[in-house]
Amino acid sequence: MGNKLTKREVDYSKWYNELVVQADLAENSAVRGCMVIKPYGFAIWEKIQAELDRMFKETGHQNAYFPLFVPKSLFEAEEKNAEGFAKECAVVTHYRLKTDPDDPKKLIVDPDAKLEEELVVRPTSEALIWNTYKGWIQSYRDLPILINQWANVVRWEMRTRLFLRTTEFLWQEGHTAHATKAEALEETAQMNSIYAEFVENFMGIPVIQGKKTESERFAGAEETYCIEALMQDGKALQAGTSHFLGQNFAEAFDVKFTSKEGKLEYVWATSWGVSTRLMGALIMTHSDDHGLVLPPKLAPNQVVIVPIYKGEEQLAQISEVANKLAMELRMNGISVKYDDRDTHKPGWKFAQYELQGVPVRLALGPKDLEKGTVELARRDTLTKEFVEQKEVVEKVKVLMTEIQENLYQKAMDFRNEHITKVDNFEEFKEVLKTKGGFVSAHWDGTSETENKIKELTKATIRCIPFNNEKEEGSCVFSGKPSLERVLFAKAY
RNA sequence: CGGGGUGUAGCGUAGCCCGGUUAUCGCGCCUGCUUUGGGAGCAGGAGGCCGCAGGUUCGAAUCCUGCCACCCCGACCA
Repeated sequence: MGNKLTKREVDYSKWYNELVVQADLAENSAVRGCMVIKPYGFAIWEKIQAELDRMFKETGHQNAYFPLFVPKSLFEAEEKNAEGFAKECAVVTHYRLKTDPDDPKKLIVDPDAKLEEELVVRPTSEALIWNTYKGWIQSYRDLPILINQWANVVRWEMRTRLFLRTTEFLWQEGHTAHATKAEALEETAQMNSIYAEFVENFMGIPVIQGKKTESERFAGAEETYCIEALMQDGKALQAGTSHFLGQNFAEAFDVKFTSKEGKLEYVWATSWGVSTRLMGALIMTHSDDHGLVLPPKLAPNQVVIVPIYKGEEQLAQISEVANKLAMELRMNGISVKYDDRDTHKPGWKFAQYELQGVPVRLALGPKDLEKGTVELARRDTLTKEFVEQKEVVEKVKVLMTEIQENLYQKAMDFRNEHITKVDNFEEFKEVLKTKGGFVSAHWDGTSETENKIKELTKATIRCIPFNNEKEEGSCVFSGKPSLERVLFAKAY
């Protein structure tokens, strides 16, 4: 049961269960590939949401909500977008069931309840939102519109993968409308760098910012920016995207405004999103053979306290110290769980919280009561030490930062070791096969070459990095001249 | 949709080739006692339409036919 992620996934699959399970929706193949997010997994998603939401609002965005259903006529309005998603749409055709005349225990779709116009379950909301914006925009004074929505979307992929490509997934999608091209481009870049900042600082995952080539671009976009991360198995993962949509949607939905100069103009658009895929990135970046490893900023519980005791009397003594400690930590803004359940033994709890990736574990037993100490264990290094009780709070405060930075640094080192400059195609194939990771190579700028390389190696151009050095060279495949290197990788 | 594989308890499985008592084992679950500084030990217990339907047979988890589902590899993709 369940989809698997990677070669390392034999290991990962053991602890998916902490976060998520493949939805068990019984005998209908149609629901394959949905996931149930368990409370612990959802708590992590909520952390992601809260921080991103804060960043969006700081940059002037507001939340709103738009419908799940997109009438087909709206969906098809922007041709490229419609074409790009057409093959993966769930479609509602009926609105009623009735009792099966042949079997009163069964229900059948009532043929009399066929919808006059089919409804597409949104794979993304540009169409519906731009149809709505049409009514909101008349003048340059109505611009910009800076809206985000937290929602679910459905994409009927042929093959699903837990976290990375589920049929239904949660995400946020920002949809902005601007009076000028420059402003829209600036918004596109801003949101991409907000994603980068969030993923790096909060999730501890280093990313490369860049733009997509034409063939990897979002359907309906003129330019797609992205953040690309590298997983421990050497495959790349697109962790977020930000699109400059030009005037494509404004034209498709006839959204015009009167400018300061009194001219009627089409509105400029952007859209941007990140999804529950980020949780996949989190697992595949930091996890080790003991389970998840969560960066402190993302951990639902930053500290767990485990009492070690014999009998209720001793538990009471330990709890007194533990509760006081927990309170002090909480007053310092650290989230603490005190697990005094007597249904599980300490060893079990140690293993369990390692599986869940709790950054710091404190154990308190009779020895500690005598000596005034606490046993402190770090999840990232799996090291243990005894700390004076009166120094624990300070120590933990420091560790929160230290662990956060350590995880980022480890991932960064790994990532940097796996960017390989390559100048001929033999080496290109060899690196992909044996080492994996990003291959930095010259490319002649054509889709033909890109496609051929994909056919031959399964590697795609992940992005053209923003901070690229200009460097003259010749295409690794065609030998034609090139002005800069691009990043290739096998990707999820 | 093409190629390969698998369906036996909540999970993981043995048995199937070569049909024959009450379907194997481990994890997990429940009860009791002993335990508790790294996933406890002992004793007892609960839990199965052997994927579904049909067939062959005195007898089917096992053989035959059909169907269904899932997994892996490809095409598609955040």
